[in-house]
Amino acid sequence: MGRARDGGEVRRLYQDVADEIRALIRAGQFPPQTRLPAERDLAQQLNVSRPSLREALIALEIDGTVEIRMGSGVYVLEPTDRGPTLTRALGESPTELMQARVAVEGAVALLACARVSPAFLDRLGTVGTAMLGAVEAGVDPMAQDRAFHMAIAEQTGNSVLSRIVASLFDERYSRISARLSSRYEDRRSWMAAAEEHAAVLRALAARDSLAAQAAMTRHLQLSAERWIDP
Amino acid sequence: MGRARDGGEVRRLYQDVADEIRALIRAGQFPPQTRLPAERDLAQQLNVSRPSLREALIALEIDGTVEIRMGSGVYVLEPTDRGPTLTRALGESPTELMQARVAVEGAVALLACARVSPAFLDRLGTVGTAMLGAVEAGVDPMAQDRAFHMAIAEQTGNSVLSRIVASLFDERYSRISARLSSRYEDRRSWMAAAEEHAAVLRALAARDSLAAQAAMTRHLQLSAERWIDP
DNA sequence: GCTCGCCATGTGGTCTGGCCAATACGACGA
DNA sequence: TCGTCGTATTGGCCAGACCACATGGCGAGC
Repeated sequence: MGRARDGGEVRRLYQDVADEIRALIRAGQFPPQTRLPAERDLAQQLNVSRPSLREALIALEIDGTVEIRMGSGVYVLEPTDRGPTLTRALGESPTELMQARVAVEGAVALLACARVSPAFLDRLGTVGTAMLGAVEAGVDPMAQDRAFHMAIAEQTGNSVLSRIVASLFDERYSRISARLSSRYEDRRSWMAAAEEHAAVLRALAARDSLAAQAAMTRHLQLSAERWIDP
Repeated sequence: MGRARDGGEVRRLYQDVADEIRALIRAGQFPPQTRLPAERDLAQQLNVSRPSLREALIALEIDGTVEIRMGSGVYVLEPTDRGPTLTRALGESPTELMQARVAVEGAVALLACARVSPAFLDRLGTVGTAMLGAVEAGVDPMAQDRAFHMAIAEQTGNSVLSRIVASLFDERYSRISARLSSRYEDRRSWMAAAEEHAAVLRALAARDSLAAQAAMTRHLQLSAERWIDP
């Protein structure tokens, strides 16, 4: 079949199809929670073969737009499903990594809250200031970002959790930085991250463990959207 | 064709293939910058069809592991370390290990609950029965215990979390088993563990994510007391 | 001898059509 | 009324084929 591939586009078909489906979802044609047409029907509707449609669905599955349930159907997920109930999503590495961080560091924030001390809050505040300074100076604030997360992990007093948090952080950075390091004007992204850090700090200072967990998961979910999605 | 799907995995084939290729790359079989075999050859080598191999390559392309050049080939990206496999560290006490498991697997149970399927519940039930059988037969039920926790971790669809759960479990067992495996009155302990597993299963079957999390954390806390404290 | 353009070959891109396995749901019987 | 079983529907996977694009070698032309 093939679709109207005008001029010199080199994009692959599955990318076009994935974009098309995203557009349909955004346009409200397939609201969240609903099931979209069967693969065979949807492929016909979009004028592509089922394999190409499947490749597009896998891409959508990886970025969390859609959930595929074997034998049941393909379901639209909430774009930014929020709440203490962590979002479900599957897929491969970057998304999985960030989802794992959401799960682990949420619990870590909960534990750390029980051991908050003035010195600890002080340290977090210092790290936050340093991070803002780095952003202002146009320097990569990754080191301060890492220090923030590690400080909280270490405050749990559990070296196993510290190790996991460190490992997940480093893994993410090593995988994503190569792709995105060229676009260094992400100043706004870093500012947003710093503000979310501040929210975590406020919750910890208030000794509100649930709020701390929520703030941390929110921060990491937003981070995932910033770094992975667009 | 199909591949040797051992214990009854429910993950999709493309995910397994993608992991396999990642492993080959990590193992140095396909160094960065090099081209990996043609799709047709690689599919044959991995014992899958070309469409499935293509789905895996798309996943790898999305997460930045690989670059696909039309008409040329598939190339390995990213010379830097891929996935520092959170291996052990020293100075970690068994108590810390179990606390980390409480935090991580509690969150994992929460996530898994959103993806409960009849087949999954069935599998968990089978594992539970096998565990009871092993206890009755006087055999070490560790394998069934591990299978139970891994099944839940894998149900999240997140291979990063699966990896963490697996490594924490193995680490615990390797440290503790030597000391305690001799004592044979552990039968009561294992029976208690099996009952706690059943409680987790019930919560999952009821799709009650908070109850599942609570049951899992309770199980691991009681496990810690059984194996470490007394 | 050097350069340029053509084309054979290999590679990914896509399609058709099929069968299998898991799920969902309604009809049926206890 | 409730559980059980069959069947329609759905996704999962495969085999083979053809097309479009990149590449590199080879020969014609300079």
